[in-house]
Amino acid sequence: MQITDNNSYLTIQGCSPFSAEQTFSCGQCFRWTAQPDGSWVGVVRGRAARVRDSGGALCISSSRAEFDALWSDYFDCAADYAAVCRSFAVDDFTAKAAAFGSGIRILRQEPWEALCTFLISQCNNIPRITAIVERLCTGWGDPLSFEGQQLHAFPSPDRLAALSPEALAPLRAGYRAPYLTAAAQAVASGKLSFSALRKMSTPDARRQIMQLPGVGRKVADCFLLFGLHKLDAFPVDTWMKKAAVYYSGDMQRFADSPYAGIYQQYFFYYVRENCR
DNA sequence: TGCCAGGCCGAAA
DNA sequence: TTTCGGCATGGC
Repeated sequence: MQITDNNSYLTIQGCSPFSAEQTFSCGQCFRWTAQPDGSWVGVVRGRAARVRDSGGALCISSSRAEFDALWSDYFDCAADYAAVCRSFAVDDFTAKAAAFGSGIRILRQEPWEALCTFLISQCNNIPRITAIVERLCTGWGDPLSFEGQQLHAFPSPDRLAALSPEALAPLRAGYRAPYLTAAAQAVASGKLSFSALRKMSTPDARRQIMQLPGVGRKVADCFLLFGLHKLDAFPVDTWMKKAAVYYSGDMQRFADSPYAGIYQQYFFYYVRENCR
């Protein structure tokens, strides 16, 4: 990984190919906003940044110290996604899917944020998920200033645990609001520990997180993959079933891979964009 | 107006 | 074990 610094704008070579558009809009996260100039602005762990891609390299408005402490981990810069992508392309369909989504990196998101966003995601669509998450952050997240605009951090479990589902009515999240409250109370009370889940095997962590109301297999696996970076979690959901319609190969082959989660994201993104 | 959106839950068969 | 209706909300 090679880093060049131009006036606190870092260019990261070596974790390529990186596509901001693919990484932020492939359905794994909901807090990056496309800007008119082609860059993306987002808030992670209470820190904001502007990101763009240039020739397959990741470019980010950050100090070197902040990059080392936060962004390098968040973008999973040490991992070789190009190799994973190559290993996925075993036939015509998977080759197309891999080529189409080759700029995706699986972000190391905050587990709490990932849990909430995928609780909200159930039986929902991406624009509306994004809008609900935005209202959640604007309503209860700590404000922060970035390039003259006011942004908001993701609200803490403690903050949400103190709210009733009725107080969350402005979210317009419908029946999902009580799920958020229950998850917040589980985390705030210490009954649910993300650090403990990290140490567990994927099946054990899945069983544990599915104890929460509103967390079924699909939400659980998205949480494991995007929140805990357990890459072998493989959400068997309607989108995967839809992908299976187009891909007649052996899905189990990919589900059993240590990179199953990355593979499912290639499937998901490709099918969503090309197989309507 | 009806259907669908990266589901989950509980009841019934 | 599988199937099915209900659950809020909003866009098309």
